[in-house]
Amino acid sequence: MDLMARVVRCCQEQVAEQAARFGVPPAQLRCLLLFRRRPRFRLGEIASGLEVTRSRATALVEGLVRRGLVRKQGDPGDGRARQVALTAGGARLLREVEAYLHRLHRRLLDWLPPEERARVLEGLSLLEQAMERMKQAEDRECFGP
Amino acid sequence: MDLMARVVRCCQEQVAEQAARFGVPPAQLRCLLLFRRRPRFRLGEIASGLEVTRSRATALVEGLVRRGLVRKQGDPGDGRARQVALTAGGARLLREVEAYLHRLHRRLLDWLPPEERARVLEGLSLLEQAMERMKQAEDRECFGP
DNA sequence: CATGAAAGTTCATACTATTAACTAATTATG
DNA sequence: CATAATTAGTTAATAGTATGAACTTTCATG
Repeated sequence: MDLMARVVRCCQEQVAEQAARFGVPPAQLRCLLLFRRRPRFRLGEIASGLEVTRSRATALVEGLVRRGLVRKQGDPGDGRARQVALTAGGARLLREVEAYLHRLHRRLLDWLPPEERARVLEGLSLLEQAMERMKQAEDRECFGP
Repeated sequence: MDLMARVVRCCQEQVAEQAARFGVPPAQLRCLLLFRRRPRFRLGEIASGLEVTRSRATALVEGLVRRGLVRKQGDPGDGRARQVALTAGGARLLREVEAYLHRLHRRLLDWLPPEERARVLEGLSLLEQAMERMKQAEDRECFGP
């Protein structure tokens, strides 16, 4: 499926361009985008949200802390846990990134034939579902009874 | 475009699974797949084919050499250049990988509704073209007159 | 209360990719 | 033809990405 590989590559290039534009490495940017949902997460929630290890999440958050985009605090309900909260600077950058992504999305749609836009999105959705289902089937094969 | 990100992530997971299955790191596997076209390349051709630097191609080829999948030779026509050729073991593994990818592709299609298969592929193709055209338009913006 | 599990951190490791500097070979130029 | 410029590949340094193991502290459970 070389077509898929090419689409993936385009996306990766886009991500790299964003990282350069905002001066935040790709994975840290992805981490920052988690805060679209909420301004505060536990470190472990970040790890699950990004589907990486807690060890990796620690490093990513550290990177954001160093850039002043988030800060770390204790968790009142659990002495082991850390809360990670957006700073004002982080919230500002996040808004910028969101606006940029929104514009990018619109621009991409503009490059598609108008009659085909819904079709393409639908096709992508079907593809994602197919892939997820295939993955689940494989997981079941490996660990089935 | 969270849908796109999810599709990309599925692909990346699939690539990681393949790497584990064949015991070759993802980038080296990608390099090996270049040899589908020809059994022999110059190192610089590998770099362009993969769209990485010559320095990176050197390391990737070194990895394949260490696994006995390719070997390096001089180039009769140019004293600076190196030829990289598939070994018998490399050819064997390549055939395995190809067969596996072929099966994977078929399986993915099986998970799509039959009436939608052509549509999904067409949509992907349109998307790729849109992305490439958008990228070229941006490149022109940066370096235009 | 003792024991097992969980949260986050640190360190080591492997992979991915780039740049800069370098040497040797080839090509371009006057 | 001699010299300058360019090219091919290599090496080392660097930054980013992710995992696993070991560890300490805190929480959950019987």
